[in-house]
Amino acid sequence: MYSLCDTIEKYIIRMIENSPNQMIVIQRGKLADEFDCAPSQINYVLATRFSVFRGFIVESRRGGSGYVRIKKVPIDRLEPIVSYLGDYSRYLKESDVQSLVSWLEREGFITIREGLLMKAAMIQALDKLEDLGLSGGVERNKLRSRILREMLLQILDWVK
Amino acid sequence: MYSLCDTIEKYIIRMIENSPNQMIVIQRGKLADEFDCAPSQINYVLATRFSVFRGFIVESRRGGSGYVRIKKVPIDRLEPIVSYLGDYSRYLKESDVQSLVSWLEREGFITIREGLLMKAAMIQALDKLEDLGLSGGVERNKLRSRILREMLLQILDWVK
DNA sequence: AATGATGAATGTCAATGATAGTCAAAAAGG
DNA sequence: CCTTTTTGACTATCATTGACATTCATCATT
Repeated sequence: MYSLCDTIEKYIIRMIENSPNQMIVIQRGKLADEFDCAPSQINYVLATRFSVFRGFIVESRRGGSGYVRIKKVPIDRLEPIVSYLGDYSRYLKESDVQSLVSWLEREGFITIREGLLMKAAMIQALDKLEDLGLSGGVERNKLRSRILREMLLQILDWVK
Repeated sequence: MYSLCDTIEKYIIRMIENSPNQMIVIQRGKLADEFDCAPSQINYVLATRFSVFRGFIVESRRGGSGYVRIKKVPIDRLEPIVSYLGDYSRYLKESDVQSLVSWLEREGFITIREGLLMKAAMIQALDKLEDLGLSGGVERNKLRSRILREMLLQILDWVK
């Protein structure tokens, strides 16, 4: 029932959990061979499951002795995300919100209830906005970004 | 005589009751095949019989290895507030938000932190929206109302 | 040394297939 | 009639692959 994508995700997560520093270094080609799939499949998994919105940082190097390093973002890295959102041109898709909120929950930044509230404001509430003059998806996604930023600021203030 | 709709509803409900966690995962296409009906029939059953108002949460994923997850959740008797706020023509000022959130806190429906999150989404985040094409105060207040409505829906879900 | 060729990795993107969602119209009940 | 059900055409999303581009280390040549 699981897709290849899901399987690779679980595999990587387990590796990270078993690592001493919540960080692993892999080779894209090798991993693709293990799962007998296209190398770009690995990129897809990384892009969709290990984005910064899900609490991971991915660095890589091409060429000979190339590698991919996947690091779980430590708990004190909330500020970079806030400053990232500080750029008013940023925008977030629904899936970004889902990912980030899940991460915040996992990391203990917010409770399940708070996560539900956040998703209510950023997903359900922005479902049908055509009649308010906010037809474009881009504007909606920007609005989402601003709501998130303000909410994150509240969480940051609380932690301090 | 039972309609197909009813039959599928009973089938799903029985599956949920027999599940350990009041939660099942199905594939829309497979289920439609079992009952030899159009796949969208499943959506109809879910929409009419398994809405949040009936105490169910439905999540899904499209694409390869897609699924539909149906979860039964406890529901509450405070629903009148939802219909009161469900009026889309209603709009709320900042001060309305302030007093309502304070009331929710006093009544123990939400925590201080949750109140901060709500105000962040409905006050701070809606401060400067001119560049998104939402200059009018009326539109802003309507947007505020929708965000509040969705957040209240969440609160109602967890108030037992 | 500096240069350049070569091979070995990773990145990007668009096409394809597999799901699920939406919506309006037809069909069926009451 | 009016409401509910049922269907199908169309849309949206997710997964997977492969062709092609890009980057980097190394080594031979000068």
